[in-house]
Amino acid sequence: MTRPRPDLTAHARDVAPLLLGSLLTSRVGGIPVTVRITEVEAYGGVGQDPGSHAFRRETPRNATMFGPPGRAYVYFTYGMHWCMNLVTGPSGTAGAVLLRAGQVVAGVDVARERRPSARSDRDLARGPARLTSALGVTGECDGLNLFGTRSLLRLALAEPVEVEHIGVTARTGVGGAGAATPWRFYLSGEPTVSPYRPAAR
DNA sequence: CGGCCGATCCACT
DNA sequence: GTGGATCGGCCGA
Repeated sequence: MTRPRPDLTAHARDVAPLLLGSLLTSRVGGIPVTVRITEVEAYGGVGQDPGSHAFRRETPRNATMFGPPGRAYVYFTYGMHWCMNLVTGPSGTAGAVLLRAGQVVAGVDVARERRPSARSDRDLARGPARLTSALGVTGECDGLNLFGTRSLLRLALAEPVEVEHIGVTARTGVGGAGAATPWRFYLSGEPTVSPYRPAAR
């Protein structure tokens, strides 16, 4: 009996926990680097989720969130960092799951070169911008199909994790009304999960 | 480990 | 003009 493939047209909140334990492989730069996803956050659509880039309306930056599910939504923030999401929900609606942290399980040497400031291997992809850095993901990866056989970025879904091993909190750095939704999911006890920071005011 | 702070630039107001 | 879905260095405990 095979595992049912998650319905990527579902709401990001429902897809997000199913991504825990999945394997994301980047061939950017030629040498594959694979990360086992240990922490994610879900973001919703127009008028629904004040914490989401898509809350107000579609714009050039967030346009990928409104496209078909299964693609990468990559955005630039804080003047220097890239962050990567999996787009969810039907085309025309906005939804995405931010990949916040993971464990580098292949290509560790390449990841170390890209992340010279990492004090230990556990820090290589411990944080959303660290994860993209370790994988070599930049804005050029925005819109890539994560389930295409020839894609530079590929996501291989794992067996669903037992619910008792999944931690749930509010989202990191999301305050105001957006803090009401506990849409951060992580693998309990995993050392590669990033430290939780409540929203600043 | 926890707190503070500067970096650096782009999207949106 | 404002403020980020962040990070790393430095400090003190």
